Amino acid sequence: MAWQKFEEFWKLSEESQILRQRRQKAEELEKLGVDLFPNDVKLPERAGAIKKVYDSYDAEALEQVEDTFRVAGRIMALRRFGKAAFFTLKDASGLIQVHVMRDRVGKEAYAIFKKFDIGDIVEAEGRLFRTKTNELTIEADKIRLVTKSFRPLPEKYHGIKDKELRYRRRYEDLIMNDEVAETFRTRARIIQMLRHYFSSNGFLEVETPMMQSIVGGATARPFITHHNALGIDLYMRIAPELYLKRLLVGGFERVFELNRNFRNEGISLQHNPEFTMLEFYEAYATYEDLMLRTEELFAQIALDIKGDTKFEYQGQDIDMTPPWRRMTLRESLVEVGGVPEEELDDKEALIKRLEKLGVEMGSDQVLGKYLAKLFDLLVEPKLIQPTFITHYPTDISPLARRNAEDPSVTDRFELFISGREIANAFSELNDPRDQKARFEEQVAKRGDDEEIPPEVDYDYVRALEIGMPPAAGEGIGVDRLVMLFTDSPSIRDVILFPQLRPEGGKKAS
RNA sequence: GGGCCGUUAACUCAGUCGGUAGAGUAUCUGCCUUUUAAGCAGAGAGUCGCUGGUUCGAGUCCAGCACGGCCCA
Repeated sequence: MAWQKFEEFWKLSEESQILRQRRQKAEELEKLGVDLFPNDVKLPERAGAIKKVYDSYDAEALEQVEDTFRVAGRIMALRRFGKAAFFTLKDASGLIQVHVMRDRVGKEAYAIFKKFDIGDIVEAEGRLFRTKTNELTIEADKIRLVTKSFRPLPEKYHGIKDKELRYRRRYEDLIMNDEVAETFRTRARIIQMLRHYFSSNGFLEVETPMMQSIVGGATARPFITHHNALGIDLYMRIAPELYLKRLLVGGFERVFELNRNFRNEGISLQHNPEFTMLEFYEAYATYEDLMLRTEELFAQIALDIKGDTKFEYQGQDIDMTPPWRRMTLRESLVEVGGVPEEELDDKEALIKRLEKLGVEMGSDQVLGKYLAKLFDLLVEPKLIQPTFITHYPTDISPLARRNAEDPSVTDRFELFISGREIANAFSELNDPRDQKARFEEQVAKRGDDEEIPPEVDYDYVRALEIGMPPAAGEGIGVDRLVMLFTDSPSIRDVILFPQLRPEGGKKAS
């Protein structure tokens, strides 16, 4: 007896009451002969399209419209009276209200409708009318279930707010928060524009390996994976650069790739382990040509998305009207960072300055590393308006062409907006002798720095020996670009499924 | 890696001095044929993130851990 009671209790507490009730309702509907997941739904009208046409019709004008409209979508809100009900239906185009009356749809259909829940996907068909409060509404002649929902939606007024839940259950976030769906539509538009810009300017879109046996093209720790049949470890690419330049050797003079890179580093407001990068390479162009291209491209996107080259990002006014400010790395350190010019070649002084800022880097790094670190700390956060920083030291730019007048720096720029690096570009090094020497020196000095490739890519050197035309190339961080144009504070807001720790604790080691 | 904050019903959140858990939404029952955060009356719903400790007694205090957020490096 007591045992039976216990078992009953246990069964009941297996899942929450609310889920049990939904399942029971679904079973009741099935007993009434209702298909919970029919597959014969013809393409419906879109709520937005209906509204677009009939929003301007008043009640009398609508009475003259004899057409019926069939819509399908999710019930977002439901207001029942005894023998009638209003519900708000949501499809990909927007919302439309539906009125269901027992006397119109029939007793049987209404009894079934009474078991529908918020969250169910339904199909309704009928004429249009305006309610007392003047809302355009479908008076349903027919109503049926399209997909039964077994779980309640989040609260209708506050929605889903908890950021963790929103990232983990993006599907609910997209249903409940329209501005999230809008952000990802904008993202798609930006990506489309990037494709269109490069394709229509004679760039060939290509796909190069994401799994590489030799890692290269950037300074970053890679992810390692394993190929069973070949019995070898492979790296997830940190950049497509070396493959794209092989294609320049191959005779494609303009190429681009828009796809994912993977970097095994920390997660922050600006970093996700996998992120989208656009890289393009252009023969017979220099990094200066790319500055013009970048200005043109970004201004076009701004005009399309924002309607203006001036707009606000997180409360800051951003002005993308070309031309943008340009300064060399050294100039920026002096003028923006406040570093005395005579210190710039004095390693000891730079180390001391960094120590004062709380950064210990040791004394065995190349000079450029200290300059770059100081730049990160003192200059980068202050570059709010679009700014090209040029002439990066050669010792931290292993793939870039040396400047003709000063071989200690390269023909390179990075673009900063709102205190963040958005793009990195340079005239490409195509002298195989210099490239080979720089690779070998890098590997020799690597030590246990996992951000430096452990192996020289001699096949890339070989390609340069065949001959790569003079060219310039650029990488644009697409996620950060989307953040700017969607006013998103975090990279997680522009990546549909950002990386999070697995729920319920991390697995192994 | 460090600091601070958070984790309570499906969702949004309260919870006082340590005394066995609360609201709104959602759900269920009843009434209701123009509502739109519908309304009225009633009901059910919880491993208070996890583990341990202190205590007669812990959502509350302490420690550790997990996950997340923000800031810093």
